[in-house]
Amino acid sequence: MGRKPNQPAATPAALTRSVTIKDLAAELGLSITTISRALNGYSDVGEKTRRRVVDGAAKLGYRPNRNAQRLVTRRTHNVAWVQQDNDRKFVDPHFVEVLAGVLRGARALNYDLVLASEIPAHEMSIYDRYVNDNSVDGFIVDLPRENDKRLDYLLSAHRPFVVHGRDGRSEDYGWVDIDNYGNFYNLTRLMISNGHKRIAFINGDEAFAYALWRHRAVRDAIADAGLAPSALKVFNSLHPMGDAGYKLTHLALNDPKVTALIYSSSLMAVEGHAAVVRSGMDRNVAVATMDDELHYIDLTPFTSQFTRIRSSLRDAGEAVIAELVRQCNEPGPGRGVVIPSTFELAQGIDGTVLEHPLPAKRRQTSRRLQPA
Amino acid sequence: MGRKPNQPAATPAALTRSVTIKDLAAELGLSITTISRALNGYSDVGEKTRRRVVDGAAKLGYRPNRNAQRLVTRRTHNVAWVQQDNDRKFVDPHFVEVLAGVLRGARALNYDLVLASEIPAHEMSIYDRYVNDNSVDGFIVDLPRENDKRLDYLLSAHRPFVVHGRDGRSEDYGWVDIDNYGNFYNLTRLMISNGHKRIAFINGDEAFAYALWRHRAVRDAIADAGLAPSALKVFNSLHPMGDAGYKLTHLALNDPKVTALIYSSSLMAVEGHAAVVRSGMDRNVAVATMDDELHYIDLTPFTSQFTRIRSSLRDAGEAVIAELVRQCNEPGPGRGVVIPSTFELAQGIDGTVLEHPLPAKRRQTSRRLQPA
DNA sequence: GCAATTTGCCAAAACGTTTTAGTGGTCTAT
DNA sequence: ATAGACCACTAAAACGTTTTGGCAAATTGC
Repeated sequence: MGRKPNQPAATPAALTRSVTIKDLAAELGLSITTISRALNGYSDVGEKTRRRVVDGAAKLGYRPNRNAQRLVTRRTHNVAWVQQDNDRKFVDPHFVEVLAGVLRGARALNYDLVLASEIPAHEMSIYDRYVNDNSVDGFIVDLPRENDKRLDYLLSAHRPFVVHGRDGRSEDYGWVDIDNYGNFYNLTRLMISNGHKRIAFINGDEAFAYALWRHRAVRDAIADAGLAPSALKVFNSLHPMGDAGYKLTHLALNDPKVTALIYSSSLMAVEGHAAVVRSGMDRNVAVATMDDELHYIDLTPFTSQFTRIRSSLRDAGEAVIAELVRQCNEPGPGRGVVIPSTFELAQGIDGTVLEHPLPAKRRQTSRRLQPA
Repeated sequence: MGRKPNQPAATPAALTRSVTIKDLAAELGLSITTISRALNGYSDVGEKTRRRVVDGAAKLGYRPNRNAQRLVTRRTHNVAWVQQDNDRKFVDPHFVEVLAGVLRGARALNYDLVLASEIPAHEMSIYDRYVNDNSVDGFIVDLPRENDKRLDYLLSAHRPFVVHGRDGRSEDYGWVDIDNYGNFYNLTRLMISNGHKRIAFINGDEAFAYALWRHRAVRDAIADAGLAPSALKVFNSLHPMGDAGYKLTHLALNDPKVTALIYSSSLMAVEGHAAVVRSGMDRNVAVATMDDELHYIDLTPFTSQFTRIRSSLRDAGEAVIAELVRQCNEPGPGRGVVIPSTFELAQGIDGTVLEHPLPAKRRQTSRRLQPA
């Protein structure tokens, strides 16, 4: 009868055994097959029998054991999201916003989210574990870099996944993203057509693809307008919070020719506002920013002063889980989803000077975003 | 052979069948029993056989199917954490901080976190689901109210759970908390003994137990020092962020007799600092605050100006998951864990005037926290 | 009225593990 | 020598579902 294991291990939890499909079958005088099929909506169960089963299940409090279901169906209805465990990562309000959207969507779709963290050095091993131990059906990947090894791995493992954001590859895969390039290109063009000749762009960490594409967009818009490269000053904040917004704005305004500020995040824009104010009333600086609709910060005091590219990160989170679940249910490659964004103009800004209408709602493929 | 179900349902995912224990047994010419026991560290497997099994498993890439394991062992190695899905909740940096700790601890203990959200109206139904469908072993509960219905339910369901914070009940249950009452009592006493005669307490939402106990502590310290109840002005912020810190501080300073400010959160203390500064140099106000070691905000510019009760929310998160896993493995009631906190004094503050030494590290039961 | 079809139900296999209850063989002590 | 203990291994049952492949009765078509 087997000696004890060396490690402490598996003390069975003292759970009151719950009611099984067998109990319900016995209670109703039906086979477990019929119970199962009645509950799963098969058409070969009579209507009154189905009602009896449903009522009986409610009465006895029968709930299918999900682990038995998962074992036989090979589908867990779980998806994994792995965060890097470095001190800074978790404090990012953008992450929390996407998370809220993912959870809301997962609830509606009857999926559960397995959230995990791993230190960068072991990051891939946790993907390896989830891929091989059958505990999740798919993956959410956040903040991709330009050629992200997580995507390499998941593509080669043939597992469903959706990236929030995009990396540069041209293969088909699941992603949800705003049109970073198009939006920042148009925004910059707008600034230029409003007469600005020197623009400071306060961007995020360009190790991440989103920041890289935004930089390219701003740069291209400047070039396409016939301005010299020196018309653009780029500043990067490696951390989404802290005093970078203030400091970089202060730095940017050291150049007296700078008349327009573009921010990659409303957090930095708001912090930077203090620096703009403090720089004195002699400066009339135009401010534009990405507005991710962070619940974290109240942007209403600034809405008339900031021109904004507006897009909801919660919506993005919901779209991420929706596409992931779609992939789990339909064979075939992942799809890209562009989250619409709107332009909200600061008072006194005229958006009509653009040659083309502003891209209020616009869909386009990842291919169209490649710079020429 | 069964008609199709009415709902779309279960398209089987096209997964490459993974290697099972049977495959490994066949490869090595051993029984599956031996494989299982070798891998699980039982002592009735010969040493060279065990090595053969371990090597073979590595070579074939064998990973036990977790759902099969969960089915037979009745333990999932999953714990659930349900957040309320109201717009404000997710943006709270305190939550994210605890989350980071929980995830770090879970990783070390080989558990996974299932994170879910639910709108308040349906909040209990999701607990009901997790309790009855065998998808988790236990629960994390955050931000308890005074008589929290979630605890009622989980106690009656006899499921392991750990609360971050405490509610008022006297039964044994798992919780992790700082000594809110003791810390705020001592802090207030310190302020009083440093000569302050009118104190403003800028607290959180007293619908939550932590804020309630802090209020009681401050109030009791005032009374025990022989001051009139009017010596205390309490302000409550219902939201952890936004401009409440500034506004309430401004309000508090309307009373010219107020010379000391106590904050329940460093977020509000930092925001409030602007109001203190703006109120003019004529006011010499002492500031004390809870310091949860939020990575979200950099408190170093203020460390010499704020007296702080310092305690790490990440440590608390790690303790939560540790206690929860302990409960899953050992039968018996949950335990309470007090997270130590330290006092860090602002420059010029003398802590020695207290009758008793400051409670740098101190353990006490929930009973001792009841007010007399 | 009879064959063909449809309807409504079911027994058994399967999913991939762990656990139970052994079984032979090799030591050790007498 | 021999009984008992121990060692190293295993066949079969169990966990709770879904799915497969039927089958008998009821309905339909002619």
